Amino acid sequence: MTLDRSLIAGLPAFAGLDGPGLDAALARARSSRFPKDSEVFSQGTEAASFFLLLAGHIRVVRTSPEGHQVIARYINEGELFGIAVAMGRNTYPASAVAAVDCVVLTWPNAAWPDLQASVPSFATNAYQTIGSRLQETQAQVMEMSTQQVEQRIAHALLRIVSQSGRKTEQGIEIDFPITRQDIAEMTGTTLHTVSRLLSAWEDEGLVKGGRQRVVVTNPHGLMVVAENRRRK
Amino acid sequence: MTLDRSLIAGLPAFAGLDGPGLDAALARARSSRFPKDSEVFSQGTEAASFFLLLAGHIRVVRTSPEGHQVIARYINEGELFGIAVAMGRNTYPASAVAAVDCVVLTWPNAAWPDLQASVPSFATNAYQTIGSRLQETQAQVMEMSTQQVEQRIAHALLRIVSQSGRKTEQGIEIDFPITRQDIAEMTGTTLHTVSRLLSAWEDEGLVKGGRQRVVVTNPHGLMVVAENRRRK
DNA sequence: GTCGCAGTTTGCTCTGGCGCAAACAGCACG
DNA sequence: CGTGCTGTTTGCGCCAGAGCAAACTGCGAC
Repeated sequence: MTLDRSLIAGLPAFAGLDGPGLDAALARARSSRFPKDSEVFSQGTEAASFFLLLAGHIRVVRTSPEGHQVIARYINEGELFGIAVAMGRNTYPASAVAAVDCVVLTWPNAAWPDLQASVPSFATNAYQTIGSRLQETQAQVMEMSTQQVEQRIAHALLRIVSQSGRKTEQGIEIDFPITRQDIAEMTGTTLHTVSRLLSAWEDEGLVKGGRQRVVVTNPHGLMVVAENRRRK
Repeated sequence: MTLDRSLIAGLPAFAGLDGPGLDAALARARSSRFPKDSEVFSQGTEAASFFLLLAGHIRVVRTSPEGHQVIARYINEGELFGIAVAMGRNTYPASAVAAVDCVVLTWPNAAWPDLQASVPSFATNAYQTIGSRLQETQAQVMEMSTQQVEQRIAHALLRIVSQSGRKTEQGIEIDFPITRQDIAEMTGTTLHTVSRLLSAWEDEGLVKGGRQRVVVTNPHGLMVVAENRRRK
């Protein structure tokens, strides 16, 4: 199956590439569909490919030996993921699960050196991606060390909404299904605490909840909550 | 001042490089000494250089807008650090402080592309370094989400000791000065809690404390503590 | 030597948020 | 159109660990 160059034109990873260049990059890629809740790759398995998300949302999950799950991040459309090869790793450090039906481009690792050599923006984008994820993860450690659960959850919601928000007449809605449990696993808390806080915020008119749905109705108000720290 | 190639021969970053190659890599580097507690670079400032630690130990610290400090990691001899350039960043996301008197090689960022091109192992090593730091940081997030303070501190001590331990007749000693406060800032707790736990462990014969000193006298026993989780 | 400081220890109190439990409510399925 | 499942809400009790306070101690400076 031949992929159309328009799929990846305009993505930062392929910035500055002309038509033939795009085709060359796509030549070794394979496009596939992942239904909701299916795994794109699994933690600990051998990393044979790297990926780019064309459509949908993907949840990156780490599971501890004891079975605890932590959501490391959500991948948005246009982002590279599973790029273990760029970090010199040969297994995936986490699992990737489709949060909704997804369309994914897959390259074999063998294509990495060629792409890196022939598409300068590609390698740059990949290393920037890794760099900003390191950055974000370290910021998360700081949050967890210094902030109350309330602030952390507010920050997490604002982050998701800013990356994957969809405007509605009610406010900005997270445009993929997300459970209270998911939010708990992103912030290192429990679904009980998340539920309680969302309920309280709903009473205050900051957010509106639903089954696997969160709408931020008052982003500014939520930011106030996020910044209003108690500890000195 | 001309640097001797023996300084960097044998480091993973320069693996497989011959004599003249080593000299070329060193040509653009500058060696300097940083006294204990001096800053090699400062969070938020423009990243103009990258570094390699030749001797000593360096503490990488992030400070939040509210003044909270978190120790992201310690750099050991032979490691690259401050490689913002490799991540496409133009400011340093953290500060680097000499934990003891240090000797550091400094390259201007401009040397990065050349080194990357001429020393294949160098770029590989750098990206692997970043990859494993991302990995470690994510592991830290997991720890903070799922483990008790006791386990986290035990893990942190074991990690430091395995990376920067020095064998003594008493056990394995952390070979740079580290305060209870430092340990607290690595694990997201308070110096009070760290002090209490270390005292308890000292009574059990697992560790031996001192002013800015920690000796692990029974690593295996400490590992048992580290693994012995309470939460399910 | 002794003075002062930075680092450490320890006691006490208080509370955020976790664990447990139970009831409830959408949604998919037959 | 029930029936079951999965996700959500809420109440209650408890405790790990933070905050506060005060005393202690090794070490370096003078």
